Amino acid sequence: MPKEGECHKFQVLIACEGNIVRHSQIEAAWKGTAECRSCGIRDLVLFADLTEPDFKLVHLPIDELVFQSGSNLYDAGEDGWALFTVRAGLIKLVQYLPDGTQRIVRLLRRGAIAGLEVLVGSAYEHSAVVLQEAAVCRIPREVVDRLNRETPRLHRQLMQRWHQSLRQADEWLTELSTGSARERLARLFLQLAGDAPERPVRVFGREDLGAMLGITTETASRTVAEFKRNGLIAETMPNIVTCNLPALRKAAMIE
Amino acid sequence: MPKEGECHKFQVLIACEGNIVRHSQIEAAWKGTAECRSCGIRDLVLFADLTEPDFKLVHLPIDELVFQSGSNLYDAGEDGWALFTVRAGLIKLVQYLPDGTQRIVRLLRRGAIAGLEVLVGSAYEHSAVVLQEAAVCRIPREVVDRLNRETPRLHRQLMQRWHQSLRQADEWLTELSTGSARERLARLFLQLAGDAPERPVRVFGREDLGAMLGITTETASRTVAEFKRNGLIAETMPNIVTCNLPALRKAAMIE
DNA sequence: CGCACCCTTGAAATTACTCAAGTTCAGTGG
DNA sequence: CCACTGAACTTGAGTAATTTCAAGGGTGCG
Repeated sequence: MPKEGECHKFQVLIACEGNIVRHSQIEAAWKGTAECRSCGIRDLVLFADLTEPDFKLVHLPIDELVFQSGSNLYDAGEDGWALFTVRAGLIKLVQYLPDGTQRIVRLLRRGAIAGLEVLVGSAYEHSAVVLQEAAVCRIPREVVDRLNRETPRLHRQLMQRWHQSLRQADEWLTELSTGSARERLARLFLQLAGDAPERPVRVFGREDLGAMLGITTETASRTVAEFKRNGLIAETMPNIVTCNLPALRKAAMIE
Repeated sequence: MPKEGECHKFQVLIACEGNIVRHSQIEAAWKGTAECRSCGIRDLVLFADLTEPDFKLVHLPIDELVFQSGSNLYDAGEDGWALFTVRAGLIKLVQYLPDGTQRIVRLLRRGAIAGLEVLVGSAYEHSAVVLQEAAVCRIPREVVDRLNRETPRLHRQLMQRWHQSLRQADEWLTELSTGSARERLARLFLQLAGDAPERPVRVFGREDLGAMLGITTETASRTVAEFKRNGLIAETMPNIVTCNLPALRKAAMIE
């Protein structure tokens, strides 16, 4: 039995264009076996609607893990035996083109699920990379399969997760991959700010911005700089900004 | 009881930027009430795994309809009480930005489902427009809900539909919205050609091409013309082409 | 201190967009 | 039968946006 805080280290090789291009050491700290019944964010997660007897069907341990920023939960193509509920932090789902260019197809926050596709196929379809230190629960595929077979109370939640993912995918296509770089970036900030103008927003690395918006790192950098100059965003701390929603809406060509 | 071939006509108003911008007459020909048990493409559709007793739970009629090219199955924002299985033809799912620009987010072919989102929310999230005359089965939401509640044999198929949609969405983001117009168009042709180099491919209208690839009509036109000139595609009949897969792969930056 | 990494900026080259004609073609009506 | 029309497609030329390539900061860390 692993002890609290123990580190699982393993190596990952990412092949690209036939060569090994990255070589990273990944660390996930084990935080214990999750007690889903008493989960602090129970109402947000996949198991929200389960009842006491349903939990008896969970016959494999659900581990709670903490992944540090920069590490991967899994890589595209890897055989998937588990899915992950995000409890805290921020995770990007990355897809690679054969020529090595990468595109970020989704962002996962608290309550979202990474690796849903293992319920249908066997391999992960993206690489899940941690942007901000993330706490996750690792749920073996077998557990979800069994619950799904034996209780109807998981269906609704599962469908909602699929739906949320699909909605975000469509939204990214129409809002973050259409129009000029300026419009796209403005729309991204509006998404990040939500409807709270005061809430500070963390700006991603320029390379990640580019991979989300389908533009180059340089264009991302230039456009962010222009936004600061013209007051569409105000940098309070390094890479922490507050959004000027009306100005951003104008730049996004909304209204 | 409606008669075979009867037309249901109704008007649709699409509001955009506060004004009515389109005004279309939609026609759907009724082809009868579907007999799912003996469906010709049973193995492809949502009900593939249902057993004889399961069908007893279908208490509302499932109508088979034919929509002609250019008509809509439904519009974004409309209240959705049914989803549609595509039996034949081709349908595009379109999403509009507030400024009126449109983006095609998905293509639906035989076996795919339009309007899955009504199982989770109440409104359609896209407009479903027919590109090539389409035969569809209209399944009331209530039927799917009930089957989903009372038999486990629908779950797998439903999950697969969600998964397929999500896969296509991600694929479009990485392949059709990344890189130059030339690369995007080449990748689209490769998708359309599948692995059959000989199969003739119908080229969409230039405006639709633009809306799929996130480029303008003119750029789409120019790039198609260039592909013809340089032999990446060969036009056998108007807007019917055969693909030169190796050349396209080179243009797509694959290999 | 110096290296690594990321971000920024500049200038030239490329790509795509815009605006403005033409073209083709099918459908319509004289 | 043949102009006429509208819609979709094509093409050109100028302009704007983005990429590319290259170099120059800044910061943290060994």
